Amino acid sequence: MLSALELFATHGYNGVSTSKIAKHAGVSEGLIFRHYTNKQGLLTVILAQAFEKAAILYAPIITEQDPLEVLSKAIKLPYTVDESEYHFWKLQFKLKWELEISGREKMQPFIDKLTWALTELGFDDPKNEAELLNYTLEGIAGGVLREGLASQESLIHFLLKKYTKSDH
Amino acid sequence: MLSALELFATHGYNGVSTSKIAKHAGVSEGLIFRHYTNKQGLLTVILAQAFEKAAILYAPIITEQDPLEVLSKAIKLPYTVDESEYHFWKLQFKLKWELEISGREKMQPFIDKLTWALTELGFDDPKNEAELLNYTLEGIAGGVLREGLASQESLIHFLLKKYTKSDH
DNA sequence: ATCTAAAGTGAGTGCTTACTTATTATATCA
DNA sequence: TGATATAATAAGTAAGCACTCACTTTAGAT
Repeated sequence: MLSALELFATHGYNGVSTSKIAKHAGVSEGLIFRHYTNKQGLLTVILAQAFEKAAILYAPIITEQDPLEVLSKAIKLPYTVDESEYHFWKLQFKLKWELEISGREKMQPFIDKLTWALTELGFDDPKNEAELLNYTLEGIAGGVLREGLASQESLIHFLLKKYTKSDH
Repeated sequence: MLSALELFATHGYNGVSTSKIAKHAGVSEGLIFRHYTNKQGLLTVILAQAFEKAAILYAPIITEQDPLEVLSKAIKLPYTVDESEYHFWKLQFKLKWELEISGREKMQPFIDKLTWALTELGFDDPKNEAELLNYTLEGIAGGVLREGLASQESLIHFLLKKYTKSDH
């Protein structure tokens, strides 16, 4: 299953065959279908696990009561992701475009929390501001996945300063 | 070729077979290979055309001399894209993740122009600010492609106000 | 009218695809 | 130990894949 994740994350869903997954995992191809019914079923299980991991990652932000800390934690999120979990993240970015699976609903609580924090901090239009920040964070996350964390560090710190030291 | 573009943009490169492209275009499959050598060759030609269209779209921004107008035009970019060209844009977003074709170099003049405009306007850290704005604009563009222009209009106007009426 | 080059065809190539099925190995508990 | 259920496999299957090739049609110049 971790084998399948790795291959899906690297080559996309349509770019990987069940036979290659089986070979990479060192099992017979038939076993995949015994366990997951079909190729789509395998992806579904992987995605469920990915969403679970995402929920764990976002939890400290959702429960945070200090609005400034909410923003800070949200922006520093890339630092809290272990490199071993990059495959989960890459897969989600890939599927958003390859199969148009957005997972937007799963993100809603996070965006709502951002909106709350920005409201508390007296931003003019917290709803739009949160939506905007979320796009920016997605862009940075994508950059981290494609070019590594180091490539985005300057940007992360800049964004941090911008949102936690501002008088809007 | 417009047929192939449409199918690639909808289902991704690996999600479409040459036989399906041929059928959709109403020609024989052999003709594709006579014209474009192989499937990859077809994609290359489509991408070249997409980059050409992108260059035309960005030209008025690159040549603009008023920094405020540069930002304004950049943010309003989604309004200048005809809906008939959404396929070209969608394909680029798809390929960025499916085949890891970023097209970043093609964007560099645009980011440089943003940096220039933000410098002129006295922003503190124009380099990071431009990088950030670019991510945000990419996020909005993606939103437009997935959910339509209307879904992002509020955000576009908010961003416009933010960058063209600000005292940083 | 005829020659030529390009455009276009469609059946066929070997290989890969997602998925199935018959069979064997392994573990659990009486 | 032997019955039973489950895990795993190897060898299929038909359909689909990217691509080729021998051939026909079309268009333009002479």
